[in-house]
Amino acid sequence: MSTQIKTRFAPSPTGDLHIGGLRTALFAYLFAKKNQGQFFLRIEDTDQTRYKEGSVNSILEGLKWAGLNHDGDLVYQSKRTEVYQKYADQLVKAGHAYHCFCTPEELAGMRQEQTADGSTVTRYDRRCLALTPEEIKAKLEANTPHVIRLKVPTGETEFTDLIRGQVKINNADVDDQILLKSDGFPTYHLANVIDDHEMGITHVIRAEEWLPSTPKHIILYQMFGWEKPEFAHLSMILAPDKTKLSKRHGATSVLEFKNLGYLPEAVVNYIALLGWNPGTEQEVFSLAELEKEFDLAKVNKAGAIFNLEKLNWMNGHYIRQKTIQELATLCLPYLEKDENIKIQEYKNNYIELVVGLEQERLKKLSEIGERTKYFFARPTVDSNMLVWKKSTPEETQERLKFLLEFLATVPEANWTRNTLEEILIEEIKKRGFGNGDTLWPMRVALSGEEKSPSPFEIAEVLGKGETLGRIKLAVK
RNA sequence: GGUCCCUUCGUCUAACGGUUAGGACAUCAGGUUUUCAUCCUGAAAACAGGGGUUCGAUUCCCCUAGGGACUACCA
Repeated sequence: MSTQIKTRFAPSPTGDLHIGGLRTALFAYLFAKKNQGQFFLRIEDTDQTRYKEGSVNSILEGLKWAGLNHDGDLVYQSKRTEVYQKYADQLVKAGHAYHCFCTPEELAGMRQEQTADGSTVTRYDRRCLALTPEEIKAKLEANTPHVIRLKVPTGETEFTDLIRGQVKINNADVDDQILLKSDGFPTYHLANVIDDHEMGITHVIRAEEWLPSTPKHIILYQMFGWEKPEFAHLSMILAPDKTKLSKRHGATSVLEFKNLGYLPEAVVNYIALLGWNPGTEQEVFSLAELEKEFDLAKVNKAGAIFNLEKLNWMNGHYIRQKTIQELATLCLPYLEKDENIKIQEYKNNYIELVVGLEQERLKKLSEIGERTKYFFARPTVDSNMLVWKKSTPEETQERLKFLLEFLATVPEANWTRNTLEEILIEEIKKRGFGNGDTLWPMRVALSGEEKSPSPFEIAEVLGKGETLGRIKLAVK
């Protein structure tokens, strides 16, 4: 028989959801979905001092944005302290853990002594393990602050990581980990093992940083007599300088990417490819496709550098896949935010036409305002810019006058990009003008920009009246 | 320092001992074109180093170097 696969994402609420966290969540999610399993979410808020207000919401919002819906209820570790205390006591009674009354100062002193002789390892020296039952009882009755430590057995701990293969660690290198802190809260190690067991997690998929402490967790499973889950440790996402991705490298928070105008499908697709290879040359995957194709065995061991260029390309790709209506809806918040644009004065179908013109140029939604500003206000046109590189000011003025006269004769019914292009090109040819010396000034007159969509497209969206108005201004 | 993990083009990666070492992004050069972008074509670009094993190593083993993680009453 096969048990149902269960994975979880277990962030601690100490800040926004980072891109690395999202990838960990994504892989855990994909592995569950691929195997018709379940994906849970657990908030590891056992450190009161590091708790950051609003971060749970940020995490939830980030996951929701990415489309990673979790099964079951959210689990908060802070609400389960009695459970952890109960299990910790159980370990003490069984002789697998012990009370430690050392103060932080004492521990600091101990470490100083240990390193004084040039030695570099600092490990708890188990001085409290020597306490007699009477001494322990007396201290406990006197309410002496204390912690509970894991009594790491001798020997070695070996396990198979789904990504890295066999990993073996000598228990002598494992410190007597604190399981329960003096404030009564558990440490990560204890709470994590207990919760994963109680939630029935079958596969622990987490970041590489946990690899060295996995023996502690395995020892705990053994001491509780629980079956241990499978482990898969994901390599890190690095910055271009190969150091840990952090604030100074730019955006790292998932919500920041959202605000910058990245599409969730692009971000998800991109980070899925960071460390996982599909085994084919396909690169573009929807979340649904990833759920079908994902394979932990094809996850790379090495850390991957986060390359914004490729994300940008992918974002542009997904932007081009949108319908104009979808894209306009996505862009609207950015246009509304732009204080130079009085967006409420424009109709939806005008906005759609404008946005549609930039679809193939847009890399991020946030660029839309700057790129389309001349559709919402007449641009100031630099008269030097009006002159095509192979033309002269005199010729340019002549061409603009021609455009003004000729376009005035075009009936409204023909005022579409295709028809305008057709008849204008034909007329230019007939008169012996060049495309460049005519069309460049027309485009600049309408947009005020060096780079923009074609003059026909702009003219169509602007309408006949406005187009003629702008050309008239340019002639002057 | 110790323990553990990792190492193919600039970047993400493919290759299950025998390939002109493939693809994508980025770069460069062309094409289309009034500009930009899109699109199309092409180019340049990598097996960290040294030993083995083998008829043959990018691929298997060892060593070195480099990078990273961990080494808290943080997760």
